[in-house]
Amino acid sequence: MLESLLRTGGAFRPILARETKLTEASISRILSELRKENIVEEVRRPAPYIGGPTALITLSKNVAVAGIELSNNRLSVGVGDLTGTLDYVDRMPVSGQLGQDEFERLFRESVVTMQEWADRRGTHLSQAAVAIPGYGRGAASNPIFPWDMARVTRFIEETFGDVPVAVTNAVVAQAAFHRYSSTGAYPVASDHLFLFVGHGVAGVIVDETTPVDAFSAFELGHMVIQRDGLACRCGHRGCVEAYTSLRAISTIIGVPDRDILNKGDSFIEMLDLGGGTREALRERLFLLGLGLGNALNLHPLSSVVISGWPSLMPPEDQLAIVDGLNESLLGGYDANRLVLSFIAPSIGNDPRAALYYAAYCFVRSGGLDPRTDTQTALEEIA
Amino acid sequence: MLESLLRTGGAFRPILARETKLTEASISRILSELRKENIVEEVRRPAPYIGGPTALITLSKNVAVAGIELSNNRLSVGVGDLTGTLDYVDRMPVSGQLGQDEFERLFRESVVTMQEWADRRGTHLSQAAVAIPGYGRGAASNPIFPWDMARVTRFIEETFGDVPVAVTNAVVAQAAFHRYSSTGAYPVASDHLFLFVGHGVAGVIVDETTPVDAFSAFELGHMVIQRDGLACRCGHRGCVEAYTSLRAISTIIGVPDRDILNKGDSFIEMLDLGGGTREALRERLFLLGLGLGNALNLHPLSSVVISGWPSLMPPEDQLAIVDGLNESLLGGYDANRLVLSFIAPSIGNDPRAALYYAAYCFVRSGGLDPRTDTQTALEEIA
DNA sequence: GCACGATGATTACACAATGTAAACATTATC
DNA sequence: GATAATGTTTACATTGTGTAATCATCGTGC
Repeated sequence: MLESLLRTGGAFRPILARETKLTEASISRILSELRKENIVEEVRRPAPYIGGPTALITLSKNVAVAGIELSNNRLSVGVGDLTGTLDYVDRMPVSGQLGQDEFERLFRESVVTMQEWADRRGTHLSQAAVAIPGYGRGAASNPIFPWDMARVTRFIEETFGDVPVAVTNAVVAQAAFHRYSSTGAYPVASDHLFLFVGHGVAGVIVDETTPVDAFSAFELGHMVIQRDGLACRCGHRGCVEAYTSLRAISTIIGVPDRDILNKGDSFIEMLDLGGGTREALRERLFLLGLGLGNALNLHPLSSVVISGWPSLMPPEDQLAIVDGLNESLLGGYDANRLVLSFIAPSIGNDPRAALYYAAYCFVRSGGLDPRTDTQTALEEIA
Repeated sequence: MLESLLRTGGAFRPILARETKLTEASISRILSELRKENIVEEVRRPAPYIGGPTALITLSKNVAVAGIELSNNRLSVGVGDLTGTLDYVDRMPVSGQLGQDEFERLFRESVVTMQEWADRRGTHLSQAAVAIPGYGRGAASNPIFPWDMARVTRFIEETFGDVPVAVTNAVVAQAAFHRYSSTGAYPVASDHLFLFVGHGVAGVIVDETTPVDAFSAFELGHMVIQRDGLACRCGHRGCVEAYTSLRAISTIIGVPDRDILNKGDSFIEMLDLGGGTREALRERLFLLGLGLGNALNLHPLSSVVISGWPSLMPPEDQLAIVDGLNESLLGGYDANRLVLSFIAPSIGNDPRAALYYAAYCFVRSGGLDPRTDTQTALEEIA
């Protein structure tokens, strides 16, 4: 119910009432509760119209949450408040072949450093979130970090001790951040697939009616689209990722994979250097479209938002995705039935997504004391 | 809440209380309501243990629902009660190339005949359900019947007039019937994918926490697994269906597609006739496994139930599916992580699945009068 | 500078759904 | 036929919500 506050980053009461489908009376009661617990604040504002509302409701800056993001390059730790302010950041480089023990050592170290900072400031963490690429349900093996995910989860929870912590897939956090954080400028508002093409190729089905923490990753990267095709790090052949990941295209454009996304606009200029470079990349986009069409056949959606290197490509090249869709999507690509949008990859924003996700989890738990929460979780398991 | 009654086909109160996570007090109150409306009945039974419950709660036989199933071969209409009894059945042969106008004519005729029967018996229909292969969300084109699905839905609703009617995908109805109807003998109890390989290849993710009427079809059939592969009726090439549908294998075993599933046990005997027949079918099962693995990468599940011709194959041949999974499923096939089961295709059971689905929809609406229901539906749309 | 109108915010009250706990009912066994 | 064990119902308290009345706030216009 106060999820919408997090989404909008502050709203007037009538708007809240509409969003939550509650009466203003209920809003009033709930807000007075939340004010007591210092979770929301009211700022006086001149009314936007005659007789209009006077107080803008925002989430409190007194609640501190932590976000930790693991990527191919680094482990980022951040502490901030519910409004998105980042008060503490710590980034440590990590290797792509990070082992589980090494990860645990680094992670514990980072968390301890962060806790010390928090203690010095007298800040109490209300929630933490950890975003890991490829993290998935159950003990399903992670193609990126071949770890025992149950052990990772247990380890993370122990490391945080009393602080409630949520572990999620990096792409889920990223999608939630893009879609629901108040940065605006997100291309679609309805249910859609958010697809990120980076070191892996993963997406999330962003369903407006489902709470963000129920989202689960949509691992498109390891769909086999070419029998006996290129070898993939997962051990199979012909996966989407083997053709379209940063590593796969880095050999085409001759730029180390970790630098590609940083190039931003200069990316396009690089393309025309090599003779068949653009053509080769178009072929890769075609394959991405083919896999995407397959995925959409399984799970029909009318909108897809793509982030990652394909969103840096010139629009005429992005059309190669459409060609791929035309070979797999039932009924072919039809602009009336499917909207394709692109959003620039967010570089150096880590660990904002995890932080946002932590804020979301905190807000969703309703700001109750951790004890109650754990109990609910236990009941769900039982 | 009384969904569980439909699932179990009758239960004692303590069991209901556990299933619905309500107190026995609440159960008591709710049951007294439902008894007033003649939706449930209580039958005296000897207590199963000392001090045990004495009255078995069952759904009333006074509520009549209708189910209509369209398949490649025929249109089946049935009327029955909530306990699964089928009081009226009417089956009409249809052609596989049924046009939309022709369908509407046949459908209207069947419904009128059924209504006349109901009127003669003084039966009032409380709910109807129509199951159509390939029926899907939105106006997504149906690869089996290339109709305007919005128009079909509208037509069906108009034909039934006052009777609330639900239109759904045939495989959804089938999965719900197999899984939740009290026939028992369903191989798994947890979340899983029910996959039916018939004229099409479609599945449903049977999620225990989701209401059956929110299930949506998982169209595996048109995943392209072979670029420039066999032509499929959908217009693309290399779809799973082009390799594994009844039509596809009918050319291998030399039996008309509509007869294959009827063969039952004699199916195996036919296999050894032709020299490479079994080998060819194993190749097809391999491709099914490949596509299935791709689907499970997108949507991880620990259990899959397969129905259709593959479930008639000898177990050693079914292993070809595992070979396919090993080439696409992340981490390969592992019996600890994925349970594959087979269930015999239900032939001649139509329109039991649609009837069950109708019962489900009725029960889910809580037996309220249709007016209230429509309003709720309208609100959900808005 | 002050009354007015429009809207927002709060509060009292009614109502519905549920859990708790106590009272009451049923049945097999001794 | 008393007893023990369990099932069933009822009274009461609690919670969350909507309705509607009341109070508050602000821009406008005289």
